Amino acid sequence: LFSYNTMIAGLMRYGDVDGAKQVFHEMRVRDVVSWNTMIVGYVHNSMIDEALCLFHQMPVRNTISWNTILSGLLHFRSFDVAECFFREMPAKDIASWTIMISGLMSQGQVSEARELFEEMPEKDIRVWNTLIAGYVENERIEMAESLFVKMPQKDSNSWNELIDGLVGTHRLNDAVRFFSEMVQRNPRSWNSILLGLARNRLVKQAHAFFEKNPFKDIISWTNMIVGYFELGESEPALELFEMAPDRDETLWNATIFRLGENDRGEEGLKLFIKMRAEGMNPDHATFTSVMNICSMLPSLDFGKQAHGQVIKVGLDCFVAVCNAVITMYSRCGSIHAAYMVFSHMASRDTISWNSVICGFSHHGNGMESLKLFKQMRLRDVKPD
RNA sequence: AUCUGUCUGUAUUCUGCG
Repeated sequence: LFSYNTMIAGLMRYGDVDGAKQVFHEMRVRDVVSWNTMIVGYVHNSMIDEALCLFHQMPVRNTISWNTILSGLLHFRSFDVAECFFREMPAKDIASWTIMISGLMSQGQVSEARELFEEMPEKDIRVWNTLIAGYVENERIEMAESLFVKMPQKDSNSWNELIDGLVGTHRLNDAVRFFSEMVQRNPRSWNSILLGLARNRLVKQAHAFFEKNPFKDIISWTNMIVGYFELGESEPALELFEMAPDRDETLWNATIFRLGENDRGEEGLKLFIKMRAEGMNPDHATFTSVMNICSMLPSLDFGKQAHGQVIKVGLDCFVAVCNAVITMYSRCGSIHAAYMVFSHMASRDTISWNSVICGFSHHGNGMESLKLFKQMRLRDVKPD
């Protein structure tokens, strides 16, 4: 039982939902953990319907089952549905409240979240951290600070969240001050400081921290590289890129994109080719960057070729990728190709509409733009 | 590492400021 459950969890984490399902069905006995593991897996793979289906089928449910569904509803359904569910839960623990508070916070309902927090029968350090993170998310850093002072115990997450908030509001001196006072600095603490400095044009200071950082990881490298690029210092950025002990997709993507931003689009495309040669799998962010470069150069040939690859690897299910493809075609002079992509998209967001509308108007076709704008308002898309 | 809650790096449209 234990090893079956472990297998399911592993497969789900890897994204192999079908494999997990198969193992689950092969099991002769299942416990509540098996069921929960499946539900969690479905939620993590954005399959809320399947999660709900299993939830209703399972013979015994515990608080973890309920909490998992609650969190799934918040992420993939409306807040109101989740709230009903929360009210109807037979038993709630601290995690249930925490999930709701986090949901309210991400909706911007800061005072409602606070009320719920005050109503809680008991609290732990994680719900305090959740509240702090919520204030930070909603740019209420002064509230985060006062909570931080008030909370009965703090862990490194509490410190890190506060530091993130200070960084996010550009209070770098305060961020560094808290960082220095911190006892349990972990990789994330260092990276938050690096991010704060490097992305606010203080790359030199960031570099000093980078050198001192005992936990230099790939995120640290990425922060430094992007920081240099943002100052227009491509050379040190590229040197760091070459020196980095590991390169993951994000680092490749960041470097490719930033080369484009620094008017070195051809080199960006070369790097994209190298990325594939080195066996990395370009992802949706890679292709949005590549398309962006092709739009700027412009290079219809490369763009077309990359579009072919997008389709081949199935990344055209990402709205952002298709949006970038639309812009690529339209800036490369093929407004019709752009429109074809737009009209074949399974789902569109505001940016899709904006991209194709702007495309037509840049081509001097104001009539078509207006027509699309009218259509847009007939759909349930809000113009911005 | 058998199951739930907070947490760091990259990307797509337009506009404005630089």
